[in-house]
Amino acid sequence: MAAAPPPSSVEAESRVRVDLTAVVVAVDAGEPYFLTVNTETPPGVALPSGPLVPGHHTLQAGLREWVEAQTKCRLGYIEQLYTFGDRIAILTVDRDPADEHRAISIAYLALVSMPAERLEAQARWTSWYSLFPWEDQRNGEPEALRRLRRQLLDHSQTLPPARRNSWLERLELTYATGRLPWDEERTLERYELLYGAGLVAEAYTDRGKPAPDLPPLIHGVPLAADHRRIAATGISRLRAKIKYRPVLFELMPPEFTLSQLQKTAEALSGIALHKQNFRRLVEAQNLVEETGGIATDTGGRPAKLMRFREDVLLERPSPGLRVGAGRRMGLA
Amino acid sequence: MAAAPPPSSVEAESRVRVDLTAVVVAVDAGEPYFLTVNTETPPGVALPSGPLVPGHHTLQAGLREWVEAQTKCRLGYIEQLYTFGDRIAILTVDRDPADEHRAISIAYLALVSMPAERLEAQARWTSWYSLFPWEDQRNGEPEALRRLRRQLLDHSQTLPPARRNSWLERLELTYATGRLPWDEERTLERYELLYGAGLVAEAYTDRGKPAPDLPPLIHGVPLAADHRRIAATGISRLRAKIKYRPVLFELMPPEFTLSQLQKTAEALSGIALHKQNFRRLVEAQNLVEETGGIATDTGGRPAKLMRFREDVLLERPSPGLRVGAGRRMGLA
DNA sequence: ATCAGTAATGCTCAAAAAGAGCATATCCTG
DNA sequence: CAGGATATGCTCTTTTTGAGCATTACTGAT
Repeated sequence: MAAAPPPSSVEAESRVRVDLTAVVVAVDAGEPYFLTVNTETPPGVALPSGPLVPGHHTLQAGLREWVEAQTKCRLGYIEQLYTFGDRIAILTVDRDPADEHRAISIAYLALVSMPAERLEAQARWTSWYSLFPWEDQRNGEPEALRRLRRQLLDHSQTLPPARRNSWLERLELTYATGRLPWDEERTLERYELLYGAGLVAEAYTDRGKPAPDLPPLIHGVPLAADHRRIAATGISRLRAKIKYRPVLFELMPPEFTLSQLQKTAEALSGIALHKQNFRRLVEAQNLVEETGGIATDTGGRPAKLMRFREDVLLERPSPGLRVGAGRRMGLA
Repeated sequence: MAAAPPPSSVEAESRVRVDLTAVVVAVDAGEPYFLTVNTETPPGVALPSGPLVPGHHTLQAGLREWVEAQTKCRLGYIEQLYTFGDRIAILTVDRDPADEHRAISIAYLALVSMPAERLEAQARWTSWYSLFPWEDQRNGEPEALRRLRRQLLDHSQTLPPARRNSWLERLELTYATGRLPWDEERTLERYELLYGAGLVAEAYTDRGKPAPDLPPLIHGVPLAADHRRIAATGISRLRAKIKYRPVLFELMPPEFTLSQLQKTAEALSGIALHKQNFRRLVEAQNLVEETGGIATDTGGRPAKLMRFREDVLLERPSPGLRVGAGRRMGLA
């Protein structure tokens, strides 16, 4: 490349530490979980992660190794999520402003079928909604959400009038405070609003400040560093993805009933689905076939057991449970 | 973190070089362009890029600096595209297998309004479709696509029967060789199929081999390293994004006619749109308003001049030209 | 001045998809 | 056998999409 060096940085090129971080998701009995590990210093909970080392042939391979080493969980489906190089995209500055050796972390989303093998002692499954109580709308609006809305509105009062309006608009957009409907995919944006308003502990601890008294539900379980942000990114991505790619099946056991499939979809999206329409959708997509067996432990009429159809490629056209993406519009 | 080191890599953590690469897109007169720079060693064309250095406060800031230094083009809208750490996600191994100091590159997509200032001498605007002739379907199927399909089918004959079937299925999915319709968003997958079939020069030059004789149109303009793959990633992302976010406006001048807007949408998506439906869509979204002026140089009836509505947040609900994404399905 | 050419605009219609419910079928429990 | 709890099948209405036909308003050429 023959180009002038960037004006502000005369130093020679530098090398940085690269961390690989995994958002591993599984669903069990209608509840979504993240795979987490317990850390010692400081004591806490974190997503599985580790530095990229030369021994790793690819980034994904490195990720798999770290996760397996730390949790004994073997990953199936993996996709890249985002590369974090500065702490907050919206409000703040650098992840490590003073440090010459900054670190960037490349986050991945992985899906596994729950009944996996036994985990490493230090590994745990942590419920999504213990970290994000306001994101579970399956039984209507959770109490946590109402409280959050109030506090976010309060916060807007502390803003200079110039910024207040755009902030309120963001609030309406993400938290459905106005006429706009709740959009379950905006998990990350909602988290960032909380962070910006100083309503989550990380907003303080990230900078070494002590966190003030915050409602416990909003605190959630504290995750190391910016791992809650990364987890939120994973939720947003996954909620969007199930609408147009059949990734749901990565989370299911080999055989399942349509109700179980629906429960899984609801667990991830955090909202309740219309049963009959859900079935119509699944059948129309032709993604599953009957195994012949039936499940009699349903409590009611027995359900047919289904399996994912072999010949359906994961990258198929509109497979998923296109719960929002439709056909091709405008474009003729 | 208190975890065992990954089994295969005993070495201490290592630091790697991080490159920032920009896919800068602009549209002029209904043609989409990438911003490129001419390189000296070796002589060729590349996307603007440079290493991350400590002086950069954030990754995006670093990217902006490099692009401005190399091209004098100031970036507006930016979003992260993908982080490449191994050359080919599907088929191959590492980007730099032997080198202890591997490099990863973080690619960004940026949108600018074309009539920008004068560019740096070494900077150019390179047409999308000179790099990807088969991606332009605005006037029906380009000749290049037919040839490509033939060659891809030929290639399938060289595969062992075991892999042939899944390969043919991928072919049908991405190149619409069967009943499935052309999906303009699969640009990256199409490129990867070409790469895997050795139909693109990079598949050889990446490994230091001389490229065999390939049809010139498929070769396209050779871009440095894996920049054509990165560019393809940018096209895929942008083609998907315009369907649900109003990013199109980042590419438009302050005032424009609906026809110009449509031409821009068509340029990016590479397919022709139904004019009346396109208007209906834009109006339904309430994204634009009349400026009062009219354009009389249309050749026919003069067109009203429009502008993007100020109060529409970029992250608005379903703004874009949801040319395929619809309402919220299944999920009740 | 009129006619022809070329777009921009306005509307209509039919097909497909999405949202909601009603009605039935089956199995389990008491 | 009645009651409870689901699984399944179908219907009906409202929207959204896909395609065209018809009209309007300028420019240029006869």
